[in-house]
Amino acid sequence: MKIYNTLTKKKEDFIPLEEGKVKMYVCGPTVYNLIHIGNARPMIIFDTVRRYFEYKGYEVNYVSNFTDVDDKIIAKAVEEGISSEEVSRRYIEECKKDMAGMNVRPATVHPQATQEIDGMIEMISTLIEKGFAYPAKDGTVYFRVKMDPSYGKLSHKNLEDLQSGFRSLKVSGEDQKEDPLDFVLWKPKKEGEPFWKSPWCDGRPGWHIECSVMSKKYLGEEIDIHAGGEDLIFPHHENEIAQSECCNGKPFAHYWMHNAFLNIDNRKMSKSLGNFFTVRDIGNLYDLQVLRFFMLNAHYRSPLNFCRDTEDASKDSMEASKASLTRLREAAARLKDVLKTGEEGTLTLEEETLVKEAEGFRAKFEEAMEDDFNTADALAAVFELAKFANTHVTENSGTAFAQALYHELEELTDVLGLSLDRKEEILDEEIENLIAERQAARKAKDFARADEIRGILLDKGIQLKDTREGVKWERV
RNA sequence: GGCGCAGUAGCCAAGUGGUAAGGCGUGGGUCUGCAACACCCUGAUGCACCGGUUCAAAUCCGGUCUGCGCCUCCA
Repeated sequence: MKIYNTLTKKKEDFIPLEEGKVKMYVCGPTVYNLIHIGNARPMIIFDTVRRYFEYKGYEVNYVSNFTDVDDKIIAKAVEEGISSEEVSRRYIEECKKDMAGMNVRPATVHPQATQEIDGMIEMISTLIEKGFAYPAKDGTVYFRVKMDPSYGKLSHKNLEDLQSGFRSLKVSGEDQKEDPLDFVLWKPKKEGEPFWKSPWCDGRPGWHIECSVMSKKYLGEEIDIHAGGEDLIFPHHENEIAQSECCNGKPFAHYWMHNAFLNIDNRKMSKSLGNFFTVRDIGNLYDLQVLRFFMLNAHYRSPLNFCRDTEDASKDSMEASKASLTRLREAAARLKDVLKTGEEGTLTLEEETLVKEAEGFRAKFEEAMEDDFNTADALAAVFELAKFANTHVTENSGTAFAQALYHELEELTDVLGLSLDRKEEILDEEIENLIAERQAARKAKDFARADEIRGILLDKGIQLKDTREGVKWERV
């Protein structure tokens, strides 16, 4: 299995620290509002990475945090006149709902920064002892960047580049820093803010230290994969490496994975451009599985363009993705129908040959996933399988054949976290009667009445399909 | 200003030296009372533009244009 490693800028073979196990950490959202569809990309991508590892038989310890202490949370709390805790608790709950809708499985552990303050104080103390950090007069603790000779190795920046970058920017009055590159590990409280006691001052942790500490606590000092959005490479992940490696004296994460950004109509998503979508916005209009499909239809390291066009549905990402996902679901539904109605028995000789051929799609799927999780190529293989099933499985097929193909399709889509099942629903008696009445009308060639009934049912959200095997329906 | 990424059909999007996956949409056909589903056929002589290297370039090199990211705790 090959993974593109931001650290080396190369695709590398994945070699786990411990045979058969994967330890991975994914930076989670700051919970000050409903998550937006940009947040959803890493959630879906790395959930899929996890699922593929598990499919390959690995035991995955997947840790993803919620950052629940932050300026934005505090601002939101002030705005609403409630506590920071109430804000973060609310949005963690909402985030979990969105994740469930997108079929993103809960992490093995979802640590929260505010629950891990002791560990942070401990790590900061160690860094001070080792000379990698220093407290300033007001109690702020800074990391001494120049003490870390490998600083910049992830973002591939050298200190001079950073310095010159700073030179053209305002150097805000941070004269208590030894060096402008030094970053905050602990900062003093301001009036009305949540705070914790520490040896340096009453205050709260800097952002970067949280992840170093939570990763260490739940996964150990050395882990396999650390992941997040590409904007986190610098400074967040660079700083995590500095903190963890200087504290622990060993390599932090072996593989660093970063997803590219999601753009909206080729522009970046921002509130000021008016192209900002929360997952909830989308979820109110579509099954969130459709959003998941959309994300997986592109490679995670490529920028992805989300198009919204309410005038022209053919240019709308959600409409296109919905139609695509429906195609896979139709294929699955067709197979399930044969499972119910087909002849039982073993595979015919011809069917055996076809099943062998169908296994080629799984091979193609795996090949794509092995190559740095190319979900777009993997999906192409799934579509080829669906077409294959649509072509070869007929009402005359046996259940063994349908079962074999259904199994293939279900297993591959499950790795991608795409659910093919429609909810089995019981129809009202009234609707059943209408369907029966329409069948009678059709038999009597009273097509006007038949079409009228079809219209009535469609208004109730029931779409009928007359197939060779009888009348089928689905909720639309 | 410094560092980096991207530009492939109407739309989304794989593909990094060997002759352009897949999906949506469009048009035609088969099936069907009609519709829906499905299946078959349909699409870029060309991969932003200009030049170069090579037997061979979407893929490598140089330049131009456009979009995006990082350089101030934003996935």
